[in-house]
Amino acid sequence: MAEISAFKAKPPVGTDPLGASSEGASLYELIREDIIEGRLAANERLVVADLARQHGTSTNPVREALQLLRGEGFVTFVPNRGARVRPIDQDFVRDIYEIGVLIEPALTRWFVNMATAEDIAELERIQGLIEENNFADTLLHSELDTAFHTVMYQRHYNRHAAELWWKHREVLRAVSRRFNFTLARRAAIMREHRELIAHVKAGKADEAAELIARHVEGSGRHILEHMRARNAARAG
Amino acid sequence: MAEISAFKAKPPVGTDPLGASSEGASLYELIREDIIEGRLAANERLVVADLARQHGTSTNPVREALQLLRGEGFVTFVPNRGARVRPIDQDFVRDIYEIGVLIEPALTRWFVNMATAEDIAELERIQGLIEENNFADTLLHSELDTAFHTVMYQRHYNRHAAELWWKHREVLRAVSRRFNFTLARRAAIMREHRELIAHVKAGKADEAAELIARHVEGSGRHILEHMRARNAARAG
DNA sequence: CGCTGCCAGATCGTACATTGTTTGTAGAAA
DNA sequence: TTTCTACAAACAATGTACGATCTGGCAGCG
Repeated sequence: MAEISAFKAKPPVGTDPLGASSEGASLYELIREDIIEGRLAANERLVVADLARQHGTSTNPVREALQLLRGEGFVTFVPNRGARVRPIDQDFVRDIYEIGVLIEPALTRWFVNMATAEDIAELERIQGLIEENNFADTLLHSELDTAFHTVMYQRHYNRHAAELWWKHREVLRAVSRRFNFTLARRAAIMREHRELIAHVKAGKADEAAELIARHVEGSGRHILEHMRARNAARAG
Repeated sequence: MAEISAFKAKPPVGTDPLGASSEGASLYELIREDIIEGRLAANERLVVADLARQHGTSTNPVREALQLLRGEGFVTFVPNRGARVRPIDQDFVRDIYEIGVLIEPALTRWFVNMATAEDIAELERIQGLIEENNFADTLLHSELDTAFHTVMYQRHYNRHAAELWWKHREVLRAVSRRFNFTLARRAAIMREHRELIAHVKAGKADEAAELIARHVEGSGRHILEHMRARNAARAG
């Protein structure tokens, strides 16, 4: 298990720590988690004084954290009327997974051409753990799956693209945390991962890129379907 | 000339005004311009007290503006040591134009399938102004060129992608403001714009997308070459 | 020559004043 | 009685001021 905890999802190296304000979990991170995890509802007002009291600080750190989150697109501001949680709705999810479909194939193509034996071994090791877990622990699967893709993207020269991928990934991961994988999706994930490794081994960059495009597309559609189902259930 | 001023480059509709803090030009915008335009050098320290005095406010608004810029990636932070200007170097430019090469074709493909007669007329009108200007006023060309592409992207359903394009565009525009277009590049721009309009008229989405990929690639390379030349001149 | 402690400068956090918005209420008109 | 308006009071965002804490450099000392 100590083995597995090594896969606690973490950003690719070089992605800015962004400089936490003070101690371990910065105010920024706490609020951000609350938004992504859904503990703060969509469009909910973010009252500075309340957040300050809640986190045991004064207002200034909260204000700065909110501005930071605004810059990253997680909250919206209206002058003199404060901040609100940006809704992470179906449109939002569709937007970012579509961008993933465009970007990830390029990252993958580069990886295939640069992959070392160690990289491939690492991919196979993670894939082994994924198959061992076999979706029993969905949270663990999410971490492992993220790790799998991180191996491919973490050394890409385009840090901007890698960061973009990571930010989008975090959102999608949080949204899908509460969903279960359908059987069809489970099968597709396993098949595509194995096929991807084969392509990497064979140095087939174009095939791998094309596969990743389908992989991301499938993942995005899967999440959207779950969101639609949930919303329908709520409305019903 | 009043005609032309209508092309003052502005973001696609729906792109967040982000909520200015108070009056016309917010502190955020001012500092941001200073960074993009190069008036603040790469890696330069951004001392809160200095900026506050400089802009005639107190420190708090400056701190918030800097956090916002941090979120957008224009400044970097180190805890207890303040903010610095993120260098807009060759790597940075390469990163964002490469992302453009991946994203813009998709936006273009959608546009071709959705373009109305008015859209095409607007494209031709702008292209007419571009040819009329014929790079005499490079700043005007930049505005017109941006307007040309904005017509295509402004109504795309993927607001996230459109915003991303716009942010990148602003950076590239600022970087290239001081450069002159080579003759080869001028010819390519004219040719590609005309060809693009033809594709749009003919409804050839794939051809248009492929063309835009080349167009963005060419633009990026052109800017990079200028940056290299400038840096070489400096070093020499 | 290197180490230690002090000091200047800047960041970070707290408290408070100001300004703008929202809400609730009282009164007048329908 | 109901509804619309005017006004006031609560509320919250924005701006100012200041003290606490951290960093880095420099002088003095070993």
